[in-house]
Amino acid sequence: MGSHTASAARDKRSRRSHGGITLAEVARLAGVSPITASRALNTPEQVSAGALQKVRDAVQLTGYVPNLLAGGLASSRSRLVAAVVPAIGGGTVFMEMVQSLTESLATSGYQLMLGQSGYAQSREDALLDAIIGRRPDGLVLTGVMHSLQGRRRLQASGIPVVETWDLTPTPIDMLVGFSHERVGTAVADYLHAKGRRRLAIMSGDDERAVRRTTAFVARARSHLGADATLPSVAVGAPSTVGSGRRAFAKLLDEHPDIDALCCGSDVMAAGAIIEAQVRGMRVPADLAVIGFGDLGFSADLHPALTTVRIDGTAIGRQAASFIVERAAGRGVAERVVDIGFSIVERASA
Amino acid sequence: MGSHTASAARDKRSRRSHGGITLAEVARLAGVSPITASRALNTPEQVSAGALQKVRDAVQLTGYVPNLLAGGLASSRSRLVAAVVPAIGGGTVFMEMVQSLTESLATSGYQLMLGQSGYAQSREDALLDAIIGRRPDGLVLTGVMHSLQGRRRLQASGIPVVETWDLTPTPIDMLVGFSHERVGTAVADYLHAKGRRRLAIMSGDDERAVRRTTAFVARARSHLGADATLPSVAVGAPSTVGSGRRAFAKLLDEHPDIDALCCGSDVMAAGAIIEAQVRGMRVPADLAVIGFGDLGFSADLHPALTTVRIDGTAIGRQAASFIVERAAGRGVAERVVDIGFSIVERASA
DNA sequence: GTGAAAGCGCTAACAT
DNA sequence: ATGTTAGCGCTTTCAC
Repeated sequence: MGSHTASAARDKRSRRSHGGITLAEVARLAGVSPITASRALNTPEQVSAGALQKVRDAVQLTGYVPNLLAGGLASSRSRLVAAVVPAIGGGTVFMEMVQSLTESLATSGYQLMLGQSGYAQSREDALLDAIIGRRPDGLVLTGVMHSLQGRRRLQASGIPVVETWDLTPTPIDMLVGFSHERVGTAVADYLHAKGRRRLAIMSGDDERAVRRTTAFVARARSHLGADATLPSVAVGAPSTVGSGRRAFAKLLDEHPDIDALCCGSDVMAAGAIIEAQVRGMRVPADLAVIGFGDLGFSADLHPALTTVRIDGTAIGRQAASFIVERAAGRGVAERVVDIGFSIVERASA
Repeated sequence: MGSHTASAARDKRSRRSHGGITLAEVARLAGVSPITASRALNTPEQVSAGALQKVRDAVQLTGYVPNLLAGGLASSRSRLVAAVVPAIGGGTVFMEMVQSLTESLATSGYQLMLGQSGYAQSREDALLDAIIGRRPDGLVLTGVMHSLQGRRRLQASGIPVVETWDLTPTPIDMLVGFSHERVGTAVADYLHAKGRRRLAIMSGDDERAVRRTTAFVARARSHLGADATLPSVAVGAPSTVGSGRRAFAKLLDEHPDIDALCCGSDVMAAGAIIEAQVRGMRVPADLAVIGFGDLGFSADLHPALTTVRIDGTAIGRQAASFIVERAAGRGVAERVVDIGFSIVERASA
């Protein structure tokens, strides 16, 4: 009698149906059951050659495109991965990672959904709802999630999470990043080794940039003495060529004698180089400039920009791999990867 | 007896359930029916204050996040909008639009799903499948869809489509863009009005850039005579500072006497300015340079870059508005918007 | 290799 | 204002 009820329901042409082609129709055309059609599309090796061909013909004929909402609901695998970045604008260091992530995921049949957190942590709750609500098969965060509330919600959701661009002893789940402290230290050492002694810093005001700066200052003081002057300017995110120019102008007005400048991003460094040229300073003769990010234009500036390179492509690839492996049910051997960094020596420093 | 079957099925704790909190559980906790809980979340004005409070308490208590896959399947409104861009990398003119689109959509409760087409039209079919399969409530394309196959599939899908960054007499659905021909013409006029007579062009090789270039050349010839020399270089996408430098170097080696350069993007223009400075040319005294896009850095170059400004923010806002209005069932008054462009006069030309 | 039945979690459609 | 019922289109489960 259950089947009686069900078939009766199926008989009266539903008024909720929106006229799209469904798997059931493809199956009917192919002369097989819906489940066989489903298998022909998802696991063709489980289906006989004859059935396979008939289903494929029917798909071709109808232009059928599977409804992934329905598929995701039934299988609880949405084939969607979410990524959260501070901003989508040009000239941010994260874009290389996003590009790589998109490509790696597409290869495995996943689609990327991009969310903007904004540099201020406002609206984070709404963004998390929008993400969790779609039941993505993975979530990639730029930076680590600090709010306890956010961490709890993500953990409760059961979504595989990859935090990136940082290291932390307490990741939510998986992690691929590098040490910002070590970057600051390495840059201070680099400039010192080049004989620079009157260092200045301009940097973003986000938490990771601050940690690089702090480490830079600490190391510089250990080289130059605890009472060394280390002028610094913090620039609100997002950093731009313009904010770099202005910050450097201000720095120079107050401290005209500096001989090296450590910048929080290549974009700001480009601004500083422009401002220096306008003022008739020679880079690197009068002023060494070092950036962060190794963006696409950095090698083509004049002088070519010495900078800290982060392999965003590798971060994206690794994050994608973590998520795909997890989805496949395979355990991920190492859940934390330190991707490292390198100082790319060019003309500017 | 139908209900008998249904309740029997509901009784045996399903082994497919994945332990997440469902609306049914929230409703039970609140002591109301599932549909009332649903209304409390989606259309609170239809629910009594008492019920509303009880549902909200239950949501708070459980940390319930609605499953949007299920909701989308049931309502055929996915609250998802897809956008296709050639590339996600930094320094492309489209990012301003994407940012604006993301924000406008978020305000209306939609989430953006970003797809990369790549500059080559390969894999377009797979991308369309990935998009159509998720039944987005709208699709924003950068540029117009040319392939007949693609147009047909989109039309058959019934998804509201907004083509952008171009005008065409035959849009698939909705359109917000500007005339690339008029841009080319206007730039030729501008340089001519500034007294420049030995013009050169370097430009991307994508279809829209080619149309700008063609119009530029035609107008320049009408000013200078049909036999005027108009050296030009096409650069494969994506254009970068480096490709701009190299293209300009090549151009200059073959035609050292040019006095104005029209660039297909601000990024290439920045490269040309750098190369000019390296060679000791003065911009704009020896060479006028005009770009395209008015990217974030353009006003802060030295000299500040004269360029063609496209209001990407307006494009994104308009596209979002088109889609949201369509989803609300309201007819969109004007389905085609010419957003125009302007030449921003700065120091470089 | 193939299929019938029973959901996945939600909302539209009709009650009341 | 609230509830009942019947799906949305797919896949899992279990049986053959």
